[in-house]
Amino acid sequence: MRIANRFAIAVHIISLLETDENGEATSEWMAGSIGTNPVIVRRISGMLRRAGLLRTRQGVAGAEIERPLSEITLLDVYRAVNEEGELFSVHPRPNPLCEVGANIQDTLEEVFGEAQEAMENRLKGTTMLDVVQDLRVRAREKESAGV
Amino acid sequence: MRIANRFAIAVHIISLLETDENGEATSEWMAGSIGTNPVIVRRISGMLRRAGLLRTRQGVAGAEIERPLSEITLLDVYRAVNEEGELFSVHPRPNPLCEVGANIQDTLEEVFGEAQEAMENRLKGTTMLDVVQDLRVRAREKESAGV
DNA sequence: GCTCTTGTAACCATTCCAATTACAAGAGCG
DNA sequence: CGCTCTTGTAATTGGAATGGTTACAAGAGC
Repeated sequence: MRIANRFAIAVHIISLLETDENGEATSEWMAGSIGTNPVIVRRISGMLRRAGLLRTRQGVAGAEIERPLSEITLLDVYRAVNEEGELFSVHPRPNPLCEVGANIQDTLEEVFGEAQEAMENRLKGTTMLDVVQDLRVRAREKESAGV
Repeated sequence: MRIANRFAIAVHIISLLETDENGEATSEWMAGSIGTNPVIVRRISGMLRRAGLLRTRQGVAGAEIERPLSEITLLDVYRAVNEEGELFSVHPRPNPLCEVGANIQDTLEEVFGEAQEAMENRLKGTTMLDVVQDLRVRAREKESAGV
């Protein structure tokens, strides 16, 4: 089971908006860079807007990023496109008459919660500014490697 | 998107086998404690067997745990029931002619890999022995609370 | 041989997701 | 105003993963 493509696409969208200066980043154009459908871009942009990360206007191409990139962490983006809070799930109906079944949910929720927290803390440690800078470094490396 | 119930069920199965002494842990009985179907138990037991965590014999109830519980981490169990290695997925066809599209996969794979690693390291830090002991502590607490 | 059990295939229903079509509505320009 | 481009969103489709279930072959042991 995997985290949906939406997360990566959302990061891609914000990265594209950052380098867009003239409001030329239409959903169609972004879809071309991402390799998907314009409706997917608009749908995910809507999630980012509802999470307070973007401001969009119907009928107007492009979007404004609501916060400095250094204040948008990957965890913010992750949560914007994953309404489901729990990464792990525990079977819902263990038998309360069995010593294991009666306690397994509490035991697992604790350690599962900590594992999810570890993952989220790592995401929190990277901002969209880091991502955009890394993209530029990689682009420069390719260029100097002679392409 | 969530990690399948299988992971929690697998932990549950091993916990039940640990307290089973007389080979009475049939898949039917375990299914009763878990709140699922005997076939699910056998299917997940098979994954644990193929991962080298259990030894089962067709026709014989119960299973032997192949290693001391202190040497089975939750990461071992997690990997046994999740053949899919990558937690995060990146959209597969970004446009190589776009500076963002050309580099986003590498950028994301790096940070996504680290986030997954953080989660897995937390799972690695808990063994099945910890789980079983925690289950016993919780059972004792409930008992002394007067049930 | 009889019965219990496991291992596994096959099938179904549900859920989640990406892709797509369709269309209402806003923006801006002539 | 009318035309065109764009966004926002609903609806539908197809595919994949998952859990549940039935069915049955085969091993174990009395």
